[in-house]
Amino acid sequence: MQGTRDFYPDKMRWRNWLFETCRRVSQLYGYEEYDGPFLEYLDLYAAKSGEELVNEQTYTFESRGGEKLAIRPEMTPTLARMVAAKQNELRKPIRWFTIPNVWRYERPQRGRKREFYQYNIDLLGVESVEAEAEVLAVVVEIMQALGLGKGEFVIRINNRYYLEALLGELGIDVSKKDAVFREIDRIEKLKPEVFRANLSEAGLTDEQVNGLETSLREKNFGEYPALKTLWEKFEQYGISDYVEFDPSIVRGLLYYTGTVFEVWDPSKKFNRAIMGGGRYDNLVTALGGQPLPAVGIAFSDVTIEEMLTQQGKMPNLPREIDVYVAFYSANEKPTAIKIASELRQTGLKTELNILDNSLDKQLKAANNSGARYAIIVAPDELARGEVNVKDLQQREQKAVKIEDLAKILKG
RNA sequence: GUGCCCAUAGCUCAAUUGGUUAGAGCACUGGUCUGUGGAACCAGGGGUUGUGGGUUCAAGUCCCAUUGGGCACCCCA
Repeated sequence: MQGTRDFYPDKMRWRNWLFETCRRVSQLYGYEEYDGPFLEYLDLYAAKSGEELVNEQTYTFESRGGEKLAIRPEMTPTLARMVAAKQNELRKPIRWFTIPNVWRYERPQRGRKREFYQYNIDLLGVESVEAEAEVLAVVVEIMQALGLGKGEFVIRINNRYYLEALLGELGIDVSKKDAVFREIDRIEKLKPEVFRANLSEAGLTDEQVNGLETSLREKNFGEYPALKTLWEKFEQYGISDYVEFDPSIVRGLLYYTGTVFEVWDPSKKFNRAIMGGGRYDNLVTALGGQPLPAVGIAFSDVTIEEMLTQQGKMPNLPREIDVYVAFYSANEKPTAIKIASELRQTGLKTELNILDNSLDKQLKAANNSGARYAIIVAPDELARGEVNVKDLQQREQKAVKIEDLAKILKG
């Protein structure tokens, strides 16, 4: 089906590697994994996600009972719903992460599918921007663990309140905010004259357009308190090299308040955000909870794969097992089965030859299995209570007592 | 949802521009090697050219539809 993928074992190894890396780093910071249902009531998204996301990109249908349901297009509303439902009994601050599959009805292209896996990390219950700093520190560490270092990704950060203040200083009326934000969000894609023309059309004076353009190009937040504090925290967390202030970052989701951020490939070979996130202090309230400030960020397996591919950083992850058990003839097979069972009991990943083919073929199969060692059960050695152990990398072989086998294989 | 580009063996690509039976490298299988794997040599399997129609004496090649992939919008991870 369009925009979906089959994960054959070769690809599944990569996905597992990615997920395990995300889990490991998240847990290092005390974050706990959660999950929710694949389906939600459509109403959950209707209020607060982006209009286009809900109306045009969400898979919706009616259940047999006539309820309007949606396949989750994102995870944050589910998270907010879950938190609101048990708000009083949850230990705070809430540090959670998840890696759900989500669906969006869009035209697929590079870095964009219809079904994808989305790592989400969220920190709820912290009002100060220290929350932003910690969440981004986790993100930086995940990127590093995936093989991306300094200069290979950049987190671009803005604050919507800062942007609103800027509009205020320029005397731009609040009623024009949405239209102006929209143009600001696209400034990098637009030619300067188009940007200016669009703003004029939105009702800005030439003076306001010039002032806005100058401020956006300056990339300097001055003394704006929330951003100043945030940068101090970046320093303390040691991630200053990975962040940059960019007043043109706005983002489309309606629920963001204050800080917003996106992760980009600095080489721009991949010309879309790899990750996106920000602060959403009102979402839990909107879903019936008590006020609870929150920060979160998400990325998908699809965009990360594209990023790693562009940077030549896709890892080589060959199939790996410990032992391949081969045998000389059908007479030795029962013994081979027994030996394989014993090896598995000791925790060694053991693949047993299950066909009745020649030793020649078996060793070839052993080589292709990814096994470090091959065990060869053969009559002469068996008579002495031994089997041959072949190191498939060193190409060396020696006979060892069967009872010593596991110990020797475990090094 | 709009516009455009692409589709040949498992993979990467050929096919004298509409003309015999669609080829090559790599990969795969078997053999040279009857108690031992990555080399070399030899041989072999594998395709209704994404799918379905149409034009033509003749279609991988031209036309239409459809499916999938990509690019630009839109949006976004």
